[in-house]
Amino acid sequence: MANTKKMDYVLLGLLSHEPMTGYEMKKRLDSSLRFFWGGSFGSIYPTLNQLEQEGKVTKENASSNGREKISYSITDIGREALKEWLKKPAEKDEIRYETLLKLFFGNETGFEGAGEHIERFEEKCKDELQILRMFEENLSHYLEEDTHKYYYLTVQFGIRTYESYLKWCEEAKRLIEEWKR
Amino acid sequence: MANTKKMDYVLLGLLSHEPMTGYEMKKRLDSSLRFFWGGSFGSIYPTLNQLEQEGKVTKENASSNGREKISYSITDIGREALKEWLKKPAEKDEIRYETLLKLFFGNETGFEGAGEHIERFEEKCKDELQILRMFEENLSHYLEEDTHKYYYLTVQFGIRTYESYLKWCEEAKRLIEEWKR
DNA sequence: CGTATGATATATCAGTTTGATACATTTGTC
DNA sequence: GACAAATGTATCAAACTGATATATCATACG
Repeated sequence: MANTKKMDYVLLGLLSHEPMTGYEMKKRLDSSLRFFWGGSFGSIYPTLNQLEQEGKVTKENASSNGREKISYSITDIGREALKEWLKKPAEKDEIRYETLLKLFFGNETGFEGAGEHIERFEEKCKDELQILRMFEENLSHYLEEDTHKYYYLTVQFGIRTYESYLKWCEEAKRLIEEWKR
Repeated sequence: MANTKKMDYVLLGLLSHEPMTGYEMKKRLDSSLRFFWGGSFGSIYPTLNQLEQEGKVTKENASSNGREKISYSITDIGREALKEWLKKPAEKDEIRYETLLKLFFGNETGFEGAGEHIERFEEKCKDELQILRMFEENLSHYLEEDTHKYYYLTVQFGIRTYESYLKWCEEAKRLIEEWKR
């Protein structure tokens, strides 16, 4: 199988911004990248060790007192590998929405159940949208920096997307009410 | 770990509509469900065997002549399990867009590269939107049937989503042009 | 009539990722 | 001083993907 492993490039990408620990990478995945990509410790730490073996990152012991802490930095080899991957077309863009799955099979539980799923989804979207608008507000002050421009584009993507989800929720709820009668 | 396996319910859901083969299930995943869920043979066939062991589906030999063919049907136990799962709130809704990942790390390759990724994404979205509009058109003739109503809602979701993606593409391209200067 | 291509159909496997868990220390707060 | 929350690394079973293997049937083309 061709190299389909994505975690390599996610971590190299994060390290292309600045050196950091595995724990910090997880935090980035859970904040800045959360709207379009995820990742767990179970793949972060093993991948970092593999990247070091390949000479794409270097470790540096950054322990303070008793707490173990390892700071990773990207090497020239790592940056080259990242750039090559970035130049290639994206292979896969996919969504995996359990809400839609449950909606699709909604016939088993009826309009009532479907409506509840949509309302829960709506609440979640509102929350996410609020977070994204905060990101947008914060970012708008630092748009001179190039790195932030790319970040800004992805935030805009998220905002547009969630706004359209909310519109769909309205429409779907209206249709369901109509069908109930 | 709590039961996080989703394939069970995807297959039970498909069989709740009508009996079919594993191959047919794959086709449904690649057509009707493609916009919000996926699945591969590597998880379909083993899961079907497991579901049979659990008494949630029954096998029926439907071979014609030399070609092996197994038709699966959902049992009462299976339908009960499906209903219970459908009643529970959706656990996870996520997108995984390699395009956005490459865009986020765009600083390494610059505005030129970022623009190319967006344009490729735009083309893909236009294609998908066209397929979805075909689905919408076809479905609109059969909306009396309840099963189709739920399907229709997911198609509407897809259409709204891709339309907003295309709007974002326009905006992103405009911003990039502005930043280039 | 032969043959090439694509669709139908089941099955397995290595590689990738998740979600859970374990363990230990540091920081903040009441 | 005690307790909770955050920081930090690490591993593992279970789930899933993408590739591959194998075989038959339908069809179109010369």
